[in-house]
Amino acid sequence: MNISEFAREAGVSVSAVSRYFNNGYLSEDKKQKIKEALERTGYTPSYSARAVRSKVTKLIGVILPKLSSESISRVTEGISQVLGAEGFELLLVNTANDYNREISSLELFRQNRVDGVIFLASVFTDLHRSLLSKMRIPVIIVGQELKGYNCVCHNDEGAAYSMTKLMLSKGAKRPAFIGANPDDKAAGMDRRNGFDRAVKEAGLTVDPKFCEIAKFSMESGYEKAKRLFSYKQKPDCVFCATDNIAAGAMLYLREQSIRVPEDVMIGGVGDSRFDKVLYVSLSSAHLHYKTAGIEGAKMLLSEMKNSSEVHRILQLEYEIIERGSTDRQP
Amino acid sequence: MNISEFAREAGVSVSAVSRYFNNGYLSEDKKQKIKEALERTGYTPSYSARAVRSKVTKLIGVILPKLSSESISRVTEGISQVLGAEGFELLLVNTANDYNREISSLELFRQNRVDGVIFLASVFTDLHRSLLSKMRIPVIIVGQELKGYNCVCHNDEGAAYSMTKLMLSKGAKRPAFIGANPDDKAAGMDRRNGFDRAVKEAGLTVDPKFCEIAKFSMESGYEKAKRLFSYKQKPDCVFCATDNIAAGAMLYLREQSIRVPEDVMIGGVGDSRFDKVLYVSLSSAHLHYKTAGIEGAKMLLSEMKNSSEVHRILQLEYEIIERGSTDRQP
DNA sequence: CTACGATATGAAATCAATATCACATTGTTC
DNA sequence: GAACAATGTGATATTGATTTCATATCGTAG
Repeated sequence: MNISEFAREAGVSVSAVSRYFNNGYLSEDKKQKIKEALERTGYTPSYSARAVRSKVTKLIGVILPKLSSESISRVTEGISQVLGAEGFELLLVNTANDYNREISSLELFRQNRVDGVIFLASVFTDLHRSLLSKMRIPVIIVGQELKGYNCVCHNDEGAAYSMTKLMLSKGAKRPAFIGANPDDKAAGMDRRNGFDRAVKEAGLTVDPKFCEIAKFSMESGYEKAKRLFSYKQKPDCVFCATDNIAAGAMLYLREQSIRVPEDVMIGGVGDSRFDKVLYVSLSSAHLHYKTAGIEGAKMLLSEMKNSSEVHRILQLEYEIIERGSTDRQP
Repeated sequence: MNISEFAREAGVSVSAVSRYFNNGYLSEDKKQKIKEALERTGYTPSYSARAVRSKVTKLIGVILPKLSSESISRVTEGISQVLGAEGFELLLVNTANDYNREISSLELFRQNRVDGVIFLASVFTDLHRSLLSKMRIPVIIVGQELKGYNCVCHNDEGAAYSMTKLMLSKGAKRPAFIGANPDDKAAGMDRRNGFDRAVKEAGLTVDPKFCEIAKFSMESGYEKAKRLFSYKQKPDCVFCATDNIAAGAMLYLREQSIRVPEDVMIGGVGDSRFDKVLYVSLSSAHLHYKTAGIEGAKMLLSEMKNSSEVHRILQLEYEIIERGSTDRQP
């Protein structure tokens, strides 16, 4: 059933029906007629047709590298909460860490498919930048900082610094690092820098072979820990860029009967839900993932209301949660 | 830029442009002209306008109770993988376990907003049933079985039965149960029934106070375990309907220095990623969540191609993964 | 009493696409 | 060489909504 058929059924004009759904001038009499016909027929206007004329889709594009990750689903939960309350639906694209799909999603959204975009990026290439600059709808970047764009990010450097400092303050002298791809500025580069700063500040140096780059998985953390503990001289603390990596590392340590925290301390970032139930509970820098989603969504809403030329970068702070894996006397 | 402006730019007719994007009859000559103009102008057709006329949105509605759950995100990952490859986008609605939002999402999708729906339901009310019967587009239900609809579900009863049987076969005599809301047929009712069947088969009975109903969270598992272990006579094995519940229960047991598996065995369902790194690794019935998403998506695709009157119910099997929490001699 | 703004109305134009239709052109079969 | 199918073409109708526009009504200020 379309609007004209419905208008005839309700005994009003097409314009009246349109006004009913769009807060235009309309007499109480007609409002009543339409309301009754609505219940009788179950008519609902077509979103597509509305979008053609009014350019409003009530859809927000969300681009993310994967779904089955606790941090990402927490961010998405926050986004969904705020935008859902405002009557927006989420058009989700899972790029499976494939740059090409990130690019093609941005292309897709550049058309009149969505009213705004939230981009959970991992790595920025020149192609990303060039495409982002061409976007004619508001875009918010969450989890990364990119100059010239609206971003919500975490203090990754600070979180890594504080977590590492905590372990060094308990007397560790041979710090090791299992990090992420440095092309990922937030999780890769910034957390590495935070680790380095804490080490330097403590007057120590890091043996280059004590630095490993892992994938974002437990399995990879396990493998990298195996490498780190294959040397004669072993590390006495390991900073892991994510809790998944840390959990994998701890799995290896348990298998090898290397004691945590007695022989080696472990610190992570993310404060995953499972951290406290690990065989030794994991100390971790809590990042406000859901808040990032909420703030990103709010930023997008405000940007859609009146797009401003000024670009805001909101950096969320962290919280060090100390648990068993660093529980040593200084 | 719209199709007529672009057609003028390319030096062809509007029809030719439309045919270019829709595999109609078109000479190589014009195809070339359009391809060139496409690169020059960056024109892309409007999805909304296309949807008005052709009734195809290339959108699939996905309704889910929450995002930040490992099982759900694994299902969604599978859905996204299959449908993404076929050029569909996912319109995600996170209902936050709110029945009203489930209903309103179905209402929303009943219009011409999406081409098909995948519904990760938890509970079915009469309102659900009545609304589902009115849907004019294909709907696939994942994770639950509902007669008269296309479903992909798990053998929840069997998984619970086998997991419980495993513990009883190791000599447990006082089994306890921490389950989910029985209105949730799959996770609540079926898993309860499987537990009951195993207990009965072993010639045992369950003390009614040894049966608790938890929410789907670690915190709730913790609370219910506290109750279970507050009685003088304590259980010697606990079957938990989900791994989150099991993890919460184990957290309480560790705090109380109740040994797993010596004093009490624990079994879960779901085989969450963190199961093997718990302080005692958790035995669990592995369910094929991602496969469920994949199969659900495939079923939807086939249903969209040619809707059949016959309704299929695909039940996926489980796998018992034995780990430390049940590691006892019979 | 006129002028004016606020409210109310419906016909018709518009949005950006696809579907239909009538009509060429070419190739193949009898 | 006529008949017919397959391929190719563009003008125009159509899709289902919103927006514009011209116009009507009414209360009130001057």
